[in-house]
Amino acid sequence: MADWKSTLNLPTTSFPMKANLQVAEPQMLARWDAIGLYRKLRDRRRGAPVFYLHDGPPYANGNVHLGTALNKILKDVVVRSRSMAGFDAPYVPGWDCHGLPIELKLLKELGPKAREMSVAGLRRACREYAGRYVDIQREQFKRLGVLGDWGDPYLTMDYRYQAAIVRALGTFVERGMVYKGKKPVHWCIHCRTALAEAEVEYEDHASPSIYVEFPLGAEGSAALASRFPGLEGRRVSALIWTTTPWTIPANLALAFHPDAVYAVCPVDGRAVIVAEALVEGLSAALGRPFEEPVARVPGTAFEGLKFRHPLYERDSVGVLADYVTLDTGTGIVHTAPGHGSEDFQTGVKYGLDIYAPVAADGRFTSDVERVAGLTVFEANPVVEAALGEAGALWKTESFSHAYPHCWRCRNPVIFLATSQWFIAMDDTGLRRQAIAETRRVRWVPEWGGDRMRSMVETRPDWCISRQRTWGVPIPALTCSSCGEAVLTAGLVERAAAVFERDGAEAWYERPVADFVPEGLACPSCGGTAFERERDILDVWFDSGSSHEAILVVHPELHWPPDLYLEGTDQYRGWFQSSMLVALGTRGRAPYDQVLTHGMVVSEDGTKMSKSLGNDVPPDEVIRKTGAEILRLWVASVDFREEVRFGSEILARVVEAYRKLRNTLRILAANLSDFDPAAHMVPPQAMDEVDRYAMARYGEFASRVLTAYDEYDYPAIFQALNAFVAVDLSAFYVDVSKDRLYTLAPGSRGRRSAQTAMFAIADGLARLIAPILPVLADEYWASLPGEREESVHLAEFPTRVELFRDAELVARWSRLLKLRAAVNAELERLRQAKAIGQSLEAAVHLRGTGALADLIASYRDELPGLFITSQVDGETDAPSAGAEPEAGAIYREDEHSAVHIVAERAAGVKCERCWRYVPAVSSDPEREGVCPRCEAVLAAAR
RNA sequence: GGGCCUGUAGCUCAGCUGGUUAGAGCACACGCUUGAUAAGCGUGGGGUCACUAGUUCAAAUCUAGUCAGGCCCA
Repeated sequence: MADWKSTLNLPTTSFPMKANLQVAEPQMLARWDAIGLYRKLRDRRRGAPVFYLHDGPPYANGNVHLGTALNKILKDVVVRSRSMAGFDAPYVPGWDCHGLPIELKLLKELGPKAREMSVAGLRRACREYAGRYVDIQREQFKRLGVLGDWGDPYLTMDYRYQAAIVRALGTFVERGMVYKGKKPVHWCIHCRTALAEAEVEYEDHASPSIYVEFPLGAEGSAALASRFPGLEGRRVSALIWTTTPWTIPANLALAFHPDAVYAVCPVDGRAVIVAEALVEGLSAALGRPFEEPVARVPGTAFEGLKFRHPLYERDSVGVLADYVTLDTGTGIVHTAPGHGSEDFQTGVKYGLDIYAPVAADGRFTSDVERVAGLTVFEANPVVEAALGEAGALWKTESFSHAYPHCWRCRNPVIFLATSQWFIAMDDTGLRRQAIAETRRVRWVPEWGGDRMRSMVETRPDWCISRQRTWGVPIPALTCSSCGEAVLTAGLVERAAAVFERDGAEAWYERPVADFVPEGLACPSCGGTAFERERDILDVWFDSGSSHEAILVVHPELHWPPDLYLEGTDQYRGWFQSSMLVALGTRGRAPYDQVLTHGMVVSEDGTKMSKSLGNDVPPDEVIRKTGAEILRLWVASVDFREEVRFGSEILARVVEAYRKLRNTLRILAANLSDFDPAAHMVPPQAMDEVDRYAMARYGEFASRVLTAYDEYDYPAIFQALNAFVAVDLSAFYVDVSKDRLYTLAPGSRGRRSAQTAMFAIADGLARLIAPILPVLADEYWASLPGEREESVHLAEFPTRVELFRDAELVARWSRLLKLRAAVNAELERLRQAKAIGQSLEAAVHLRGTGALADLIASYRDELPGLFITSQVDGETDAPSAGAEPEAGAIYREDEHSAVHIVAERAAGVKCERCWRYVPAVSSDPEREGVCPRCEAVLAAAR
């Protein structure tokens, strides 16, 4: 038998079926580096409209985790797709380098040595550490395929950046928005230092637990009695519960819940206020019988009433607070604004003094009667005794609970109001402006605007100072004679100039005189001797200045950036700090659009964390399946909500990648002898099936381009899967094989198919490039024709909508439905072992109505369409309703139907094209070949 | 505990302003193929649209509550 196979135009390509991404990806990355892809792209797009995504700086500590990978990949897809849409889309990555986590890490690493180091020395160690992690993360981000200006990123610890931060602060100072005030922080009286939340460890601790009575003043009693007659003539008092007796001397208020109802119950001759819901329990706990209430009073009635402090000659005012709970205590919360976080908020709200008569060593100041000179813990029993003497102590016992301890010395810590720097939210309308800006910015998803607004509306003044080392110093001075804090625009600029040249370490190493502008005098006492401020700026101020600071390093970028893209956790973080800083420096938001993505959760939808042991490091995924798979996963999920990740999800993504890759491969393999410059067939000369494929491609490409514009990547993923699997692989490629393989290489029919396949392959390479940059570029290189050296320098296909042809598609979708019905019949034969492949079948169609016309007009195409050897069609009404003796009826609508009968094809099999024909050649040279193949072979001679 | 968000087949997603038997791709099952072959094709099964009430002639789609989960805050 002759070897007819060698006379076919079988597909061939160097594009491998197996991706081997572990090898291919690093190679491709190296190639992009070698050709200077990022710079080339910038050059290529110079002068085009700009689209600037401003990178939010990840923290320079630890390895990249899945959440960071999701964020960076999304940004890369956005930037690449904008670039391919013709924009000049620069991407300058950044890192957040200052801050507590790095400082703590070093303190732990250095151990006792840290205490001997100078501030500047410790800072240099932090700088070195941060630099190391910048390098590590940079490599990890590059490995993900993220294209950007990796050679020149922005770092918040850059000298120029540090100067820009200080200058940004200066704009607030200049406008009088920065003030010094008090705020309680965790404080270790043993180490005499402020502690951050991360430095506090909660351990069980036995505290004294006391119930204390605060009598209502005469004025208040009268006011209350006028509304609640049952109180007439009674001595009314409020009962509170606390586990920190030492804070009683600093009590300034009693907090009630605005929605709670309080009962006033006679107990031992007086009337006591407690939450109604707690009366019974308290009566038992205190061992005192509470009589039936003489009045029921809503919490709101107590607002502004003056109670009397049980120990000192002063009032304690009634206030309202939502955090008051009704499951423990009395429903009335003792409030000392200088010694509690919530107390502070309430104090600020009601304009109370932030009173904290306790020094850094934890001792009461000398002006506090009874406890002066005692430490707070020593004061506990003294306060209890005094309350007992005053007849205000109802009960005391020991109470065990989780209590904050210093991570270093293990001693219990306290809340202590300390001096801090603030940016005022309301004095100069910052809050109002911010709210107005949230209405102008476009938030994706839309509810982001509401979320942002409600946060801005309720947030307190911005506390911008931290008592730490690794950060940008607040360039303020303290008057040596009167202690007044001084912060002026001149001071700020002076420091900025130094930082710019020598870095912020200079603040700690230079003589203070270097920072004092000529002629500066204390505004309070006129003194001219100063000491430097030791506080640093909140690191959120650092990163919040990035839109400004980046311009110092990259003056080519414009302001404002177009887009911010971060996780939803940044509404309170970076989105807000950036907004506030920008309002200070420029009076508007630093972005026009904010896109947010959800957090990565595990496959069952629960939190992913290292401590739970269900986190997956991205490099593990990269090692196993490649970064392209991770990128395709990112594109496949609806990132606006939390996104799930797990082994099954990953397996599905791998499947999609494989299907895509193989389909791309078969297209390329059929184009191995195709030269677009010479072989393209004009549309009017193309086979209709090829024009149909082009029309479907046009629909697909339009959809994808729209989706890129709308950041709707899951739509792209779904459309891509469907187009590749259904339109191309299962239909177009399958039905085109006969023409491609068996016709003469240069025949019109074959070139027609190749023309369509070439356009589709070329378009697919461009369309997938932002998501799968390695696959796209590898594929790009395997396609024929003149092209850019990288698909990433090219643009998306243009005018794809011109390929669309709704009329053609509608007609063919009818043919495809008919094809599905035929396939069902063929399957019956196959299951009955009557046939194997579909070419062994013949199909008889008896149509009626519109279907009969359709069949008649596509008579010649149908065998190819069905991939059967024979199809005959006749117009004849199929017996309406009655079951046919054989085959099946496919009904398009009530007027048109077709009776389908499939059977084993008659005739003989052509050994070359495998179709069954009436007769094959007996010519010894062409034995077993059908007439059509014979002609092809003859022409090839 | 509060603010915001989410809950459609095993997985990832569609289902517009409420309207016929809820769709797609993948996975799965059963065949076919061996001229895309560590590939390809065909057929098929699979969902009480988280749950419960309600509005409506009609709800996956609107309202309320419950449960489960996420982010931020307390």
